[in-house]
Amino acid sequence: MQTATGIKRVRADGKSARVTIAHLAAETGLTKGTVSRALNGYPDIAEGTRARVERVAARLGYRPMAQAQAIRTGRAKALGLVMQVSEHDGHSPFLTDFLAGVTTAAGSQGWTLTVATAPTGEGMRDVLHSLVEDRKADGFILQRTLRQDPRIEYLRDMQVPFVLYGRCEDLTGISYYDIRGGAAMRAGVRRLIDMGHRDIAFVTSGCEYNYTHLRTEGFLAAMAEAGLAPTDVVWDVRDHAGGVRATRDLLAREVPPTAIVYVIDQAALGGYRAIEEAGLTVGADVSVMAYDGIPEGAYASPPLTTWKVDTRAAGAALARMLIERIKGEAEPEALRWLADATLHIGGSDGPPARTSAHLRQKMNNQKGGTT
Amino acid sequence: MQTATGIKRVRADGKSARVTIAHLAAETGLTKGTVSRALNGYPDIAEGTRARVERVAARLGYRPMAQAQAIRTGRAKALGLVMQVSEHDGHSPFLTDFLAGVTTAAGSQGWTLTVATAPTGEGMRDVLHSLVEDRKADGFILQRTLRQDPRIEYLRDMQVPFVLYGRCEDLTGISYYDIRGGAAMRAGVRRLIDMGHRDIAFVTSGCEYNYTHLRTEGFLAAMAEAGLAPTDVVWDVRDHAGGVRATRDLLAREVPPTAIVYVIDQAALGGYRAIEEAGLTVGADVSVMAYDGIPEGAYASPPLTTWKVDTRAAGAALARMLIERIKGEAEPEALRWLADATLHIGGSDGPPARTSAHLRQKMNNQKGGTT
DNA sequence: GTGCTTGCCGAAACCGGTTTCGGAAACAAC
DNA sequence: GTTGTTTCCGAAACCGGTTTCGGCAAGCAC
Repeated sequence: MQTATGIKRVRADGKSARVTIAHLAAETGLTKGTVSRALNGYPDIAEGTRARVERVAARLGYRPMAQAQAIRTGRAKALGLVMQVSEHDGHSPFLTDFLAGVTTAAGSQGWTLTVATAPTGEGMRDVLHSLVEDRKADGFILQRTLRQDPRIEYLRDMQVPFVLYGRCEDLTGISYYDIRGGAAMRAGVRRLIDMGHRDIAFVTSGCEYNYTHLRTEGFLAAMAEAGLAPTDVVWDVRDHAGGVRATRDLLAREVPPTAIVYVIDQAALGGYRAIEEAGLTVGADVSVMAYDGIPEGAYASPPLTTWKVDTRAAGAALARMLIERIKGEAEPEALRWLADATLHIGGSDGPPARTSAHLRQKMNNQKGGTT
Repeated sequence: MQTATGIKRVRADGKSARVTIAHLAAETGLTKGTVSRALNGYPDIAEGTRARVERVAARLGYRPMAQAQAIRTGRAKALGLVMQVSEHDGHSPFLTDFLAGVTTAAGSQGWTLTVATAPTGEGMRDVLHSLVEDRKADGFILQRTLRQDPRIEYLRDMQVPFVLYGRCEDLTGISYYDIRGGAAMRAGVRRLIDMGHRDIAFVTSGCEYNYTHLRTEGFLAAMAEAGLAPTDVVWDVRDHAGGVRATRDLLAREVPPTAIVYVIDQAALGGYRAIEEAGLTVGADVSVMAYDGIPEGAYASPPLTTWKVDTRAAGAALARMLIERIKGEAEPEALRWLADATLHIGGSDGPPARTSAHLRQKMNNQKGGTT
């Protein structure tokens, strides 16, 4: 094995063999065990020896084979991401960013990401279970968390570490990273009120998602602070088409809103359509504000005023948090992080051009005119 | 170890221990080695013995630990997916579907998916390299392939198995799954010609992507077959904003097109805007057809006529192909597959309401009218 | 000088599998 | 009955690491 020029790096079959811990042992004159302990920071290794081992390891380009470590330590150095595939969820415009954040943060510490998809319900248990059983993942990142999420219950039972992108109802023993969606909505509504709006409607998303409730609370808080009665909350608007319908309904009311805040951008863009259909102008007659920061929003006319989230940073933070949790270095409650969304001002909101009553009148006139 | 009720499954610390091959050996009265060979189909195991081992394995719920297998076999039973993260690529609406296809197909054979992201250029080499070195992936799926893709060169050099979603210029020794985008465009243009269109423009996407060229060839073929001169091909339109600009330019020409075919949906939706700005009606004055099938297209008004791709099926097929390649069961050239896109007819195309000349006239009149 | 720690490392077992090798038993051929 | 062949399985090495255990030598107190 040992040659004059050092360690053999190329096998007889021509394939380049990896540098193993045995090579390091031969090169340093120590045993495998000692090298291993030196690299893993055991206290019973002399400081000089450790330094020497590390130098040699660096020179030879040694990289421990994660699989081999796993069979003894039980840790695969892999994070798991299990995505729910439900029917009404064709849009995950940020998945790429999110994955980029997770994988680069994990990769910089030598960890990788294992992705799986699971149907809702029983199938999901199986997927999580087999990933844990096969040690393909040491812990999980859960995104798009529900208020009561079956994944959470299951992982809790199995005592498998996990972190949440978003929050859920019962937060005991849970680590999470989330965006202050409630604060964003509150500040946004406040902004509209300061502009002069009084009749502000709110259009939510799926009730099963936790973020829906947080953002709604933010809206209600801002209205309450201003002493306004939040009359119009439309629930469960999940997509573009839903946004069209909800907005049509709102505009058909006796007292139409002069501003509409949407929990998701898609719904807001649907709102554009309904507003234009009614012969009104987005941003002047009816102000629109939303949340997410999808690219389509910037292309819309007028560009959508919306709260943007740094999805990539979220992914990176979650990866780091999960690794900490897996290592057991921190209590779950110590690993919680809240970040702020940032408002990107387009042209879709502004001071109301006319009062709600005048809006009603304008729509009635137009209806008469075109008929 | 052996108890009256069978094998101990729970360790003293309360953690449920996995069933190892040693358990199987004890239960069957054979040795570890024999059990291993029985499960892996070695020819020197009696048929009866193999059947018995398999029954016991099934009863005990034995699942070999992939990591342990990997250190001897050198195979981690993991597929790799390395995504390029470039700046101008915020849209991967199908990533979820694609991942769902890959992971479910891989999972059904006991394989998992390791995802990594890499910047373009040198960083990508490093990511691929370390994934291979660390045996975190036995092979790779490359999506969004370029005509000349550095990833391909590198993996070829490293002799690492890989499959392509899409094709590239030099196909020797390459396995791929692709959609017949050229055929789709050709049939689509043919449809427009049959409807009566003669002035048809074509708006492409990024030149570095191979699909751009294939679809353009389809367009040119259809035009040539009909004996029409394809005057208007606009290159390198990558997104919504680009679609707006390109379409404005096309409509400003002396002989404006009565139909525009876009290589990607996003650009087509940008085209909607430009067409409406010009005072024209999508589907009547100017027909629009595109390719991808993004959800926003169905919500547009009129709904976009576009070629839809079954991304999930593509992912599943690629996973199966890659596993075959890794196992070395088939020659690369034998693993190639082409699927068809399906046309989803919205209301954005139809017989031309007026000729190109009349279109010009109408636009000129309107410009005069509003000025 | 003796006895007791302490620091540091080697030896060897171990993790959960795979693979090679050799040999016993069964079978066939002569 | 002896001599090959097969058939089928046990024994043990092996993969690349980690972890336990024990012991040697130096350092310290007495």
